[in-house]
Amino acid sequence: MNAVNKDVQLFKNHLVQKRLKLTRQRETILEAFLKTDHITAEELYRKLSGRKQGRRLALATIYRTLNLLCEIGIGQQRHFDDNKTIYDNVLHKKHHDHLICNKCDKIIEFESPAIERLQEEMATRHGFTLHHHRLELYGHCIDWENCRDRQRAAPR
Amino acid sequence: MNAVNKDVQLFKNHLVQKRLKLTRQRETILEAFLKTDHITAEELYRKLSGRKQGRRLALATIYRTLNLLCEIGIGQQRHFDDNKTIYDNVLHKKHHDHLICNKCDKIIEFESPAIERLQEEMATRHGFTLHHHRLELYGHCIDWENCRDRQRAAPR
DNA sequence: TTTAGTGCAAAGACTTTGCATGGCC
DNA sequence: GGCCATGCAAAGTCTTTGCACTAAA
Repeated sequence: MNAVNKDVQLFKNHLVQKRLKLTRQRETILEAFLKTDHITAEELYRKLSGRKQGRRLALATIYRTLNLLCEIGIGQQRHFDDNKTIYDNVLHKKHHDHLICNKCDKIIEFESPAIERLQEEMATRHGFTLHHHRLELYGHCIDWENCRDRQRAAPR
Repeated sequence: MNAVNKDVQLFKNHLVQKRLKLTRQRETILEAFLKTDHITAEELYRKLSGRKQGRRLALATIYRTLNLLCEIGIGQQRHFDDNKTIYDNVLHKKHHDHLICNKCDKIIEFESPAIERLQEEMATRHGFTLHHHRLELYGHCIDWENCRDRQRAAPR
């Protein structure tokens, strides 16, 4: 909770700096976003539309806010095997890669300095200076049969 | 050329097996596809629409044929940072990963058994059985300033 | 002749944009 | 009060699909 409040503060500071406004919608979206590791606009929309409190939130606003978060650096777009854009919460997180279960849609984040080192080496060998990379491992997890709902799993 | 003819033969065999027909359009598309490492439906469409010989080719046909090639295993879909689907020619190629230049859009293919080994290790550690993976390294290449056109580079 | 493929246009999925209205500062 | 953000709907992309017509086998 404390960490989240700090993040909210960070967001507010960014807004002030850029002369943007802190609206009820932005607060709602930010708060929900900070609770996940990664989410799609659609998922966030469904999650926030079902709530009793407060009025409706337009999908367009979700997209706009999510894109704002990306500009600010709190979020980051990703595209896994399908064409949907996944917004990744990268605040206070080190770079990480993903393990994706094809059976239950669970997504696990991991990091491997050893792999990163080899990547740098590979880039250098081809005369490249690296900015970023994406590594996604697809397979199935050992207990996917227990994930009956086949929903994207909750954050670890 | 010889290699390409062999690939065309492979394609024809697949069609016969599946009781599909070899049409002028499919031949045209296959031929063009085999000449590249990776291409989008749109790019292929532009390339084949400009040709004098033969009649027009519908974009839908390109998509259908490209998807057919993927079913057969000659092609493979990928999504890089944007939302466009890139069709990768994987015929007779080992698995490979990509180095992508953000400046000139050049794409270099590489492979690294060392990285793959570490990936397997990572998956095992998280209780996953791996099916496939995607690794993309983004950066800029040493000579991007000479790539004035900023086109996707020709195959190596 | 039969069955599959093509072209075209329409529909679909996902995302962005224009505009009038509403709400922060 | 001024200006930005929102909601809504329309427009935009990229891709797939339905259908009548064409062409392989």
